[in-house]
Amino acid sequence: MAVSNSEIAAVLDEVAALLEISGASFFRVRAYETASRVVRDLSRPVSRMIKDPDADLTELPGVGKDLASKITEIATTGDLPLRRELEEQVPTGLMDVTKIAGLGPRKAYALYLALGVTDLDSLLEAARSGKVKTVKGFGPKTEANILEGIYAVKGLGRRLLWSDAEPIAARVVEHMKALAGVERAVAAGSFRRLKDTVGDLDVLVVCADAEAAGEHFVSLPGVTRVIARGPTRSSVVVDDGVQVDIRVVEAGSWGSALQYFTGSQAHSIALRSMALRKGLKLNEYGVFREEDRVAGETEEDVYASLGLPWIAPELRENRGEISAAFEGSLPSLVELRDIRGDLHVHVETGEDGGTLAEIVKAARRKGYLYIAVTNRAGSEADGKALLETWKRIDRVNQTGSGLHVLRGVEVEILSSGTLALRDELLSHADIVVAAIHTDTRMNRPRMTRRVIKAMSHRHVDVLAHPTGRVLGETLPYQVSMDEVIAAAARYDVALELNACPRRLDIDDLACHSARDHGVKIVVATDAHSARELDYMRFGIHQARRGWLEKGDVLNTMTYRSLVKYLRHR
DNA sequence: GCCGTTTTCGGCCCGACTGTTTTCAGTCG
Repeated sequence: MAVSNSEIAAVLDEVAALLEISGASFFRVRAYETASRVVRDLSRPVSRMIKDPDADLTELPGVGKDLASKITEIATTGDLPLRRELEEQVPTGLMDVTKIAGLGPRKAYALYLALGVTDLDSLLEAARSGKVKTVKGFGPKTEANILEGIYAVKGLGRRLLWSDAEPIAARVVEHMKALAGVERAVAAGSFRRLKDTVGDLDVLVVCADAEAAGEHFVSLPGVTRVIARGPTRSSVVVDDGVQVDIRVVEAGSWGSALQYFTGSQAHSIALRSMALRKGLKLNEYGVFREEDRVAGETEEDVYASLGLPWIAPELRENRGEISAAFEGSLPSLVELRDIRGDLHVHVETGEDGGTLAEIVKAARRKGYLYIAVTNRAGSEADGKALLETWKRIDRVNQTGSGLHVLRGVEVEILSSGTLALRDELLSHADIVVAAIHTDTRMNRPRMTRRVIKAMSHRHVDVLAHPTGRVLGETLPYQVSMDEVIAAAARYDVALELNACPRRLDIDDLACHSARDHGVKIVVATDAHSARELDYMRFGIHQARRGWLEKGDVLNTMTYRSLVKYLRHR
């Protein structure tokens, strides 16, 4: 059986959580967490590495002899004896208990020992009956927080789409800037790193009067609960259940505070370790040699003091960006203005669907050189409508509007991996985008074979939304992206990065891996209306997180180059 | 549990806030 990297990482995470609850050394716990992250971020499957005599797991950062053998065991058997032992000692339901804000592993374990709390339900019972506040180290406030927080965990636990977080962030920033004395205000954290989903919002503010800024912050309209209110740091929950944290600093610490508050945590830890090795100390107030602050006013200063160029927030995940920065090999990331067209657009698809004329007008307004109209074809029966659409496209092109409309199709990949349209028809398309919308619950080997068979078809140019995920709704298909990327390189098929904010499919890691394999990416909106052409910027966010440069993205090409590429591939 | 142009042992990022404490552990980011 082939155990995927994310499955291995999940076992390591569970071991880390159970170890932490049982009181293991913080550093031992962190070793498991680090290993989990390293395995999850790996572009090669561990299950294949362990069969390769040239590959050595101990060469991975944070993986020593012991963890290498444990990872090998998980990759082989799917589980670990240590995890099973811990499961006997520690009720796994306590992992849910630690998700309650303010309840960590130590307190959860204390409640288990004192009251026999094993999960959220038994905790709720204990809190309701007033037993929690009788335990040493607990009081009435903690008990009240548990009663309040437990429903949040049961109902919530979900992350916001980046595109949904954006208006909330804008609201908070605007509110803070309205206060006299606030010099700067910006949303940092995973929002600034442009992650596809955002857990909570972190806002950094420069204000001489920190007290006034904190007071003003908790007066933000829509605040339903104040979690913490300190002189430099406060946290609230706003109407939609989103936690917003604010941190107030002085202007001289802006850069170091912005670095610290942007994260990621793994990136920050790596930077701080690096500082220590150079005899420096990095915290949110600056970079210090002994007592002297040697940097801190700007992020550029902070990185420069460590001998590094500034690193774009999108890259700050400790996935190799620090060594790339050190070597001067950071990617020159693709930008929205590099995009020359959209290669996945639908027209006249029901009541809300945009007309061809509307879409063309909107695309021209964006300054695009081309778009591809790729209406769906799920069976041979759709061939007739497709030909009609193509005829209308021909007429638009004859008007010579300056925008080239490509005659495309989004053709269904049937269960067997064959395409829903016959070759003769496909051969007349300017661009063929293949995708799966039906029979999505296959096992991994079958689904992978199905996709790769479709990619081997000589007319297929692009594989659209390759994993089918819809954030917060639909899990990705069981498909080996590693094999799909290898096939894309072999058959010279581009992979789509679907820019719809609910999809953003493929993800950042797959983008990075595709780039490493020389596979071209198409960033496309899958727009069904003129307005949805604006999704492009979300796709660019993800592309940047995936280290993509302009040259990695197919639709940065001029029209002439694109046509040449499509004809000769 | 990992790791080493000071180290194979003794470190491991660092500070703010809360609640429960009579001086600090636990939690969080």
